[in-house]
Amino acid sequence: MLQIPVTIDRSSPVPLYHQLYEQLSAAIETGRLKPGDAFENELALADRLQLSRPTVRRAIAELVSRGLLVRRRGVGTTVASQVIHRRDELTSLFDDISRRGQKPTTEVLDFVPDLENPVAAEALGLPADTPLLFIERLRLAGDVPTAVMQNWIPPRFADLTESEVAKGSLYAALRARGARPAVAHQTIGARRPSAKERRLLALAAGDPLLTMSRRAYDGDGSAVEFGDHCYRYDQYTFDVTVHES
Amino acid sequence: MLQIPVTIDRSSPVPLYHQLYEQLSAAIETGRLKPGDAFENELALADRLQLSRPTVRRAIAELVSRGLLVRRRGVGTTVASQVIHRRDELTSLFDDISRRGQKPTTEVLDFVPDLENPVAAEALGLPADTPLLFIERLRLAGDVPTAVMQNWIPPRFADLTESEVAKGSLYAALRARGARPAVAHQTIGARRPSAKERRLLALAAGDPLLTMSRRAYDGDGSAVEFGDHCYRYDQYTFDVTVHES
DNA sequence: GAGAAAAGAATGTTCTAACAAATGACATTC
DNA sequence: GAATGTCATTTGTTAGAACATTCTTTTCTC
Repeated sequence: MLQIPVTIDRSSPVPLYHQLYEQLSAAIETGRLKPGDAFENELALADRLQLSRPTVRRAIAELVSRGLLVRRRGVGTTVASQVIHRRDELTSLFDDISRRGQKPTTEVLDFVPDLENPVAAEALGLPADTPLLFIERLRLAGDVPTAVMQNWIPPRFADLTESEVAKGSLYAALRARGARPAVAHQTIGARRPSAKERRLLALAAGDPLLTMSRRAYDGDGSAVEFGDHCYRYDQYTFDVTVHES
Repeated sequence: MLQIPVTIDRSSPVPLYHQLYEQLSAAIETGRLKPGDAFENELALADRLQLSRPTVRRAIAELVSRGLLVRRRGVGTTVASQVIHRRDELTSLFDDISRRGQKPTTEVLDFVPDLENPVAAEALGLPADTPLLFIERLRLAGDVPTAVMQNWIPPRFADLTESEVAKGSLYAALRARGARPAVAHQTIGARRPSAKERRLLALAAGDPLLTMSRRAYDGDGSAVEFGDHCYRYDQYTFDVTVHES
């Protein structure tokens, strides 16, 4: 039974259970604790760190809900298999390309303030005649065209500039304006490309298109963005991790 | 301030916090409580139902984590915007078709016990030479061919029968054998169909294919299934809800 | 020796009890 | 009238305790 060293700072404004969670989480993700290892039990941990059982329990519960630990009543707690770890995140194509070590470039094809689009407005939970900021961009990874992205942005971000959008991630710009995207509903599908899309993405005849439409919202439910994206099928796939329970 | 009627059965084996969660959850999802409505506060709820505050708190915490409620310190708890609700679930195509009100039919194209497939075995975390059960099926929604599904199943489910697989959901059969799929990693993409796929799915020339490969695992990390599925692009899309935080 | 019963260990549920921190409303002061 | 301060309300954090449930291990009995 490996005892992970943990230091608790009671004068910190960070809740004790969160301090504990972070240090245990790090111990697992750095491999200090390996999948299958038995985990120190609640009582022992509470006693060793001079914390109450509910506090320790809460930290462990967080680790379990994140998929890092598995609890079995009567048996004990063990570090979950590697394949369980990992979780969905709200990422953008910009981040995805960067992470692959390629250099993302953006070409702004269209930038229209105050465009009405009933479908997009409704998806964002706004009145159908709300004027939205419309952006259409072509994304390249290095020299390879990867995606055509159309986005509709609600009025509260209307001060976005074209150069800002050309420079980097749309989400970075929205976050800089106080948006805190918390939930996104994505619909992923495939279809035949239009002539324009075929040209922009340099598709051969018969090549399919991978599509994703996304509605993103803040924690309080206010709309952040509606997007309609098309990807080259040989340049992009979606990884989704689904949890039961 | 609307008081939701709740009945708590203390003799039930169902935990009190879960009884409470279910009834409150139902009140929100049936629209009895509407988005933006103020929610009865913890103390009042605890007092009214003769429950302790931690118990009430746990039920509310569950509702918050499911996105049905929003809590703000010093202010109170309110019912979250509609768009936040819903969460990822581990579903199968069989369930999806049923839910749309269509009748799913299955045609077993291939059923091979003890087939070696290093790629599938490795994805399942098994030795490359592990003999796997291979199943290939054509799924129809009513009369319309919808998907071609290839699945590789680990040896512990080797007693699956062809008729069982033909009858219903593969997941139902696996669950009946004690599998409790908890996590699945899915990769969604698009590609051009092969000649065989074009024929099976009655695709026109140039029609694209929506693809999904999935690795599913039990709560303890043991492999449940590796699948490689192809869908008619006009019959199916993937809905994914992504959460930040 | 095999099976049943008991003991032990671990997590699961529930309660009572304080105190802390954030917020909004109201009152006070300048 | 505007800024400031106070207070009640509400959620957030932490503690300590008791008992229930489940699974493993050991012991006892036949």
